[in-house]
Amino acid sequence: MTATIRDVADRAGVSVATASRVLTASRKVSAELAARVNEAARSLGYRHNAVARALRRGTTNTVGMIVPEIGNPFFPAIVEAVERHLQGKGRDLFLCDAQQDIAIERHRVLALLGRQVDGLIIVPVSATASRASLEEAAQRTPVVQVDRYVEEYPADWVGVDDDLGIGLAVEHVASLGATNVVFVSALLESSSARQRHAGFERTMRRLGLPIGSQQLLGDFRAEWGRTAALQILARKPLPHAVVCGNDEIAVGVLGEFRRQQVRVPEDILVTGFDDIRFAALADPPLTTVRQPHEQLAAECIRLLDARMVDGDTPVQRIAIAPSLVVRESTGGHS
Amino acid sequence: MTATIRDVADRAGVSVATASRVLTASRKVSAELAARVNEAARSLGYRHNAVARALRRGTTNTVGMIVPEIGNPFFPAIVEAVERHLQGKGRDLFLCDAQQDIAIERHRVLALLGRQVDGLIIVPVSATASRASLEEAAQRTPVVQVDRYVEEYPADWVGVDDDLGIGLAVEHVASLGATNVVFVSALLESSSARQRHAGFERTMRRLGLPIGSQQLLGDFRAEWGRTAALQILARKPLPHAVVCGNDEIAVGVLGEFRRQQVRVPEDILVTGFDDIRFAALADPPLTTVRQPHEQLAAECIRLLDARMVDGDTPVQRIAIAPSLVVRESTGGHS
DNA sequence: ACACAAGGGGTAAACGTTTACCCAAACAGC
DNA sequence: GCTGTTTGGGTAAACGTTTACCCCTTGTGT
Repeated sequence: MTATIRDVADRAGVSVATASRVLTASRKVSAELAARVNEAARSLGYRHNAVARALRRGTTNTVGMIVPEIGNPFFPAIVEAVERHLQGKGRDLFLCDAQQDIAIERHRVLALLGRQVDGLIIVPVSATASRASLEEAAQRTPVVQVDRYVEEYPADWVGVDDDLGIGLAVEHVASLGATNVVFVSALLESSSARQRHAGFERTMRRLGLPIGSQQLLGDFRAEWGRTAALQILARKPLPHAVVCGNDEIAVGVLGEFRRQQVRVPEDILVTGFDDIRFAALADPPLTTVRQPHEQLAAECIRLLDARMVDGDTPVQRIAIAPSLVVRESTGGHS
Repeated sequence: MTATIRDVADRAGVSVATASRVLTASRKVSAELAARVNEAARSLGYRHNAVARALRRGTTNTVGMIVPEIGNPFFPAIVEAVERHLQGKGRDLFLCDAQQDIAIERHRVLALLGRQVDGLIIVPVSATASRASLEEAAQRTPVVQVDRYVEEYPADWVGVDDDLGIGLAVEHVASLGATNVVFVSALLESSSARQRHAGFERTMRRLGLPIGSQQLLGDFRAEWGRTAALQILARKPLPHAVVCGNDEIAVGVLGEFRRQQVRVPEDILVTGFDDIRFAALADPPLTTVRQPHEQLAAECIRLLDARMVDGDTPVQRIAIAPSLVVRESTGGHS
């Protein structure tokens, strides 16, 4: 089929060693031979076989990344930032989607590991059930977790301080006079869900606000936001504010409120989390907690590089403080 | 580091051939030996090296996919559908982002080809400039294009009939009385942009409507929608309708109109294209042209499989007719 | 003239699998 | 008891690279 290095060597009338040396510039070769080899390679349309190279070298100049669900717009944003940071070093990124399923996640981990990626960036599906996959990955290649992490297993992580972030949102609505606040988020499966939930309770308690049965937990999707909004409307009185676990949920909540003629922010305040591209374009524009993609990606690559250089470097968990972006959904002006 | 099949064979006291046969179930092996081998593999934590296997077998059970920009929510939706359709056959999908850059796209193509993917699904960045990459890919592995295609190069494609789709949108607003219609879309780089643009002009002409300088072309992002909206407002009179090249643009247009106190649909009609998740949640909910993800993905995999079975099967271009989803941005009720 | 280093070429072994080929034993049919 | 087939094992070659090692030539300093 496609030409091998042996074909190139034959046509150039040199040994495969020389051909290889020319093509990878791994050693000095006389100008004349180099020209012959390059010409041969060009005329044959030679492309090196990365598989063979990987087998021999044991390294691939590729990093793998696994996200829980590519359809959640927060993840593509992170992926783009990571890509940009990988760009400089000429490394490739192979991305996989775990479809929110730990069995698929495991499959993807094994697929990437088997393909000898030089490192793995993972946003684990579950704070507990993803442990086996993570553990296996970590003992075979450098791994760093982003955004979400696996509990009780020491592996590098970089993310935003979810607890603090939700705190900012709660404090914000409280400062606007809200005392009856409901929290709409996802079931406590992922670390993000857990941390944000914990942050909500802690802050409410700190501010002396009642918690009661004010928590609706489903998943991180807009559809759940709609459902939750209906549940909120079903039981009177209307709370003062809805703090959402992420922007998708918040957008769903806003959509349903609009449909039900509930005015935001006049009748009720709404906040999100992540600051996805769409948050600023929602109606009303969404007050949210911004995740600094670029910084996250930068730290992530830094950690990965550090661990690639020295696998025994101490485990780090880097929590970056997020910031609140006030928009009209809590009365801010845009 | 990690155990090889030789380690397993040694520990089980068999030859590597037998070990391989047990582990891949490629030939009958006595129950007793099989048990010994499996136990050895288990206790050593053996994982087959996919790189070595790929080199030997020349096949990887993996398909690669390249999208122009993972941040555009239409692509993740397609990716998810493709994943679902790949699921059954246990094949892995490695996804790459071309960052709207044909140089990066080329790099990704080569990376995937070099890794011996069994097939490639690509949404080419450019209708013309992606040709070299596509051509190279096509002569090395089965390739199918989705959504966008490269012009003047025969390769399988499956997508929606963009031309027809825009026609539906234009006819719809025309049926509501619009005669002054402006088209906001992307520069004519990708086939989608070209087809949709052509569809707009053709339909306008067919309906006897004036085209004039009613076309604003930028890129497929919301930010451009905002800018375009401002340009539209700058020159009076306000047109009757804005037909957008995709939903992201439309959402940007809606956002800016809202900010500028222009009422949709009362003052002006707006339509999008794609029916991304967010379209139904925009304010007002967006009338748009729906792309049938599942069908696209199903056809895509079907084409890929066909070509994997027989590389000489005739090239097919499958255009699926999209449908119009009427929502409030053109006065529909939700 | 001689020792010695440097430059530039080739040979062949590795990387970890899978599999074509070979062979011994067991077994069936007569 | 003999032949032919099936079953289940091993040996070693391949997949396409890279690179350790070796060797010959040439240049250089004395």
